[in-house]
Amino acid sequence: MEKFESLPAEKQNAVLNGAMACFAASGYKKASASDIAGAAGISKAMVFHYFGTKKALYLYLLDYCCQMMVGEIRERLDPAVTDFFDRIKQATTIKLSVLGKHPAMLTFLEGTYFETDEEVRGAIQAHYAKEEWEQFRTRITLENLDVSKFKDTADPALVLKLLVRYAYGYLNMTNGKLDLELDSLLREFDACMALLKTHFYKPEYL
Amino acid sequence: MEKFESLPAEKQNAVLNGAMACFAASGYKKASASDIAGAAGISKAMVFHYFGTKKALYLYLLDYCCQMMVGEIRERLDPAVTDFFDRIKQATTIKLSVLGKHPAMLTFLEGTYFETDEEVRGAIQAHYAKEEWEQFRTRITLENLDVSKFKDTADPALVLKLLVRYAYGYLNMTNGKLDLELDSLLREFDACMALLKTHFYKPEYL
DNA sequence: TAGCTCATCGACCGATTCGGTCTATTCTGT
DNA sequence: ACAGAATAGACCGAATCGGTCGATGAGCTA
Repeated sequence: MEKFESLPAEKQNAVLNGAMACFAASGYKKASASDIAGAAGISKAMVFHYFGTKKALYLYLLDYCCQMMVGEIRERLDPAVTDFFDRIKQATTIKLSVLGKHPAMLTFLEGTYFETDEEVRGAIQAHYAKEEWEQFRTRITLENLDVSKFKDTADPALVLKLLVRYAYGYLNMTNGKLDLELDSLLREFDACMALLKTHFYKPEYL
Repeated sequence: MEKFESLPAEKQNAVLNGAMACFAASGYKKASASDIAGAAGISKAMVFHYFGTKKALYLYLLDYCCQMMVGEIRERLDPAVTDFFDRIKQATTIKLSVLGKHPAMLTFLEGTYFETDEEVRGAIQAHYAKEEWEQFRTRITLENLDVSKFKDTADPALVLKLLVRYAYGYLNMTNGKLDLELDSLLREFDACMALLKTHFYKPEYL
């Protein structure tokens, strides 16, 4: 892999993004080396020159994405924040900024969870078994949130469902066109959180 | 196609759903006849016995899905309903009930919009060019909604974005596991709409 | 300039899978 | 018992698969 990692960063990014997009769209087996090469803007031979095998590329991607996600969350998600909306906003901001550099990363990672091809399934499971991921999960988990600020008429559990699904739709509906609208998207999200806070929190907490 | 349509309804459904799932997951080119046969629980030869070619199957599916969606919307969506939440609720209820019979239909239809394979792209575009779809679009369009009931602090345009994205997440997060939870899902949606109405509408409209 | 290294790509390899066919067998109605 | 349809598995040539290799050429050292 040293071959690949000594490439200019820009080219590395193109390869990573192309490969992620292909694997995300088609899964491990159906994403062919030619597809990936085409999407990455290089020749098929280079794919194997850099990574040796398709499996090695896939697992390299998996590791890269996990490291990036864990790193971002570790340094940017503050577990001291117990406010409902601020927590969701933090998590979503992180994801969105990651998507800025790697538009297909979340889709790719989601795909690894459900990948069934036996050539990589074992390695994927082994990868996710690391204890690192336990920390990750508990960090981003939406438990122990401060629920006392809600009006009596607003069931926090229901609001949580609403928020989680809004965030999902927010991230996935815009997956293709987030190139330059990233700022306006973030502003929309902020406005939405503010709107909900205003109407769901007791007046004394505003 | 008479061969296929004279099958018992249950078997027809299995074939339709298997094929939709494959095309939705992999796109036209990468969804192979063997995949489809496997997902549908029949042999590959039967796929061609029923439909002749893969292209014919794809276009048959497209037509089937469009007809079903248009039919459902025509008979169940009431354009006289101008209330914001009721309108979204109607549209989502329809989609959800369709997903009950054909879990992959929405994903498949979404895929047809973005299909690029030249073997089917032309026929897809021709299909969507029918004027029928103009009616469809205007029916489900979220214009001319009654916006006067909102509190001054709740921007209807923003609430609309929130709702559309919640609905998207709601439909897509649950795509896999809607077998038996359909009722509880619908109840969650109702509760969510009620929650938003309660807090966003002026008191005199509750 | 000569010579060396190595990134890069188009052509190529055997193996697999493709869309689609054909044949042999089982079912069904009579 | 028999005709005709339903069905599956073997099969077809062609395409594509993951992966390799040889030729090319750009960049370096001397």
